[in-house]
Amino acid sequence: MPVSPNQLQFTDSLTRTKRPFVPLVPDHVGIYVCGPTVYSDSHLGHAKSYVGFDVIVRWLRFLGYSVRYVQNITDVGHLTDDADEGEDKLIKTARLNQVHPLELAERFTRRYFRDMDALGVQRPDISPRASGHIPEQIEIITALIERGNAYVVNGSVYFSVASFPQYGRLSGRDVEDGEEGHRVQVRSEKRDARDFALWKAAEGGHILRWNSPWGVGFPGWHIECSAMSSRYLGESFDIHGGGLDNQFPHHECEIAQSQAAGHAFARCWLHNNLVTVDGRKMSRSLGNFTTIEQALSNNDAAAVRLWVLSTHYRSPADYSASSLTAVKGGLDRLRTALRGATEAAAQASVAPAALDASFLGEVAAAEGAFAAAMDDDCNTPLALGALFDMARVLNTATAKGQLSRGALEAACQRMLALGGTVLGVLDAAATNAVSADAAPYVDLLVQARTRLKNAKAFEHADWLRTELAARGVVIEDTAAGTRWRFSAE
RNA sequence: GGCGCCAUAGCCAAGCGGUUAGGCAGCGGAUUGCAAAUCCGUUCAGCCCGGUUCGACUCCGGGUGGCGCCUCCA
Repeated sequence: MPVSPNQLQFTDSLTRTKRPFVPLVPDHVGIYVCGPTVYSDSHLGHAKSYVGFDVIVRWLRFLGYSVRYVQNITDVGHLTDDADEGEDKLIKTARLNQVHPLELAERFTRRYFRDMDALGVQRPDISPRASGHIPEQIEIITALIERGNAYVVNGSVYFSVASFPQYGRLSGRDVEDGEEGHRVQVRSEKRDARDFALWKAAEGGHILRWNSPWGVGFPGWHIECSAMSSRYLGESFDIHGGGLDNQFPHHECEIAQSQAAGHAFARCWLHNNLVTVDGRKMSRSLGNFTTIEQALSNNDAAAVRLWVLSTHYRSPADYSASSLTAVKGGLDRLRTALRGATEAAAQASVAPAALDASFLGEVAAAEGAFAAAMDDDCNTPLALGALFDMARVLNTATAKGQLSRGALEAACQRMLALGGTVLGVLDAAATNAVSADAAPYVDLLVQARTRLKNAKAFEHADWLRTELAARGVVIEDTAAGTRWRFSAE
């Protein structure tokens, strides 16, 4: 049962406007997001992109939509430099590692999912591989040739940009006639410098190759997304997402191919902004990246998610160790509030209390603010503000201790729904994963400290507390006794 | 060179033509054996120059600075 489906708005890159989201089929959403080219490890840039779309999908589902989320895996056709002249990225890397290209692809596909799982990114419903959809790609290319939008040269097929006047609309560039005074014209078999490859004839030693009506070869990079999106979502579907750096040429080419082939294609385009380091784009080619594996080796996954969601998906996020540290304090705050209220609920009376109504009213207000923020182009930074408001409401209520169990439990459930189900930064345990192994030993040390404290041996008790703090264990003496927790990592 | 985006307090980051964003950090108070956590209070804003307006951080114009795309990249 949708909460407020009519309020949901997205900023559509194609029209450059924010407008209400209206799905093609009521209560159903088809979304396609450009996935990774699997030739190396994923980094924080991928984390921002896929956590961002993860939360968009989670929000759609939270609103009650039935979502089909398709995200491709690119394992063929992605060339190293010029879109039509370079070497296939996978083949190149595989050659250097002396493995089969698809062996390399399989390895990094698994690592990609491993990293995304660790980040709490819910898997797409369908993860189609480009190499597994060659017939679908050939089908579209054939149609484009028949319609006069593509031509064959020496066993390769190129899309004729001149045949598609709308080319350039998405990326907002005027490509009427070649004003490429600066670009050095590479010797090419293309009729027009703007044309791009749909199919490339395979050279002698090319490992990834398939038969086609035009000879042995392999598909171009862009065509996979046109083929696989229509296969699983239909010729027209609701949302197409991807990184801002794919807006041109990749998405521009997708539109040209699909629409020239007669497909209505994506109704709304969402573009995720980039992660920067010292103001510069984080990328594989610049080498200034932190892999997700590295980031998670010394940071809580929830902290990385919270870091991502602290910036709007359309804004760039500058990465630094200190920016991540600052987020951890906030994560601790959210966890403390949820944990405190959960504990308070367990001890509260079952009978309704006088303050319940106003308390639940404040919770509902925060929840409403959260929903309004998410409905407004998935504004997670603003939504987080509402979640922090809710944390304060819970903290205040917990301190007063004059609420019924039912009211407190309801509030905890709401906070878990928003912070957990939607954002994926909170869970019922409200702590981090490493606690399970160390817990018995920390318990013992905390009990030892309590005995010292009871014996008024404060110097020794404080020493123990300090030493535990240095190891990430925070001790809190409360009226109900001493408790402890791990600070966010 | 072309196209586009952004400039908010010590740091990060939102909304909004007039009403506290929020988080982290700092300061004061309550609380505590001392802390921690929490609550209350509080310091610190809107790159520069014009314009519109009763009123602009918010709209418009012009600067300046930064970034992205125009090869590959989420």
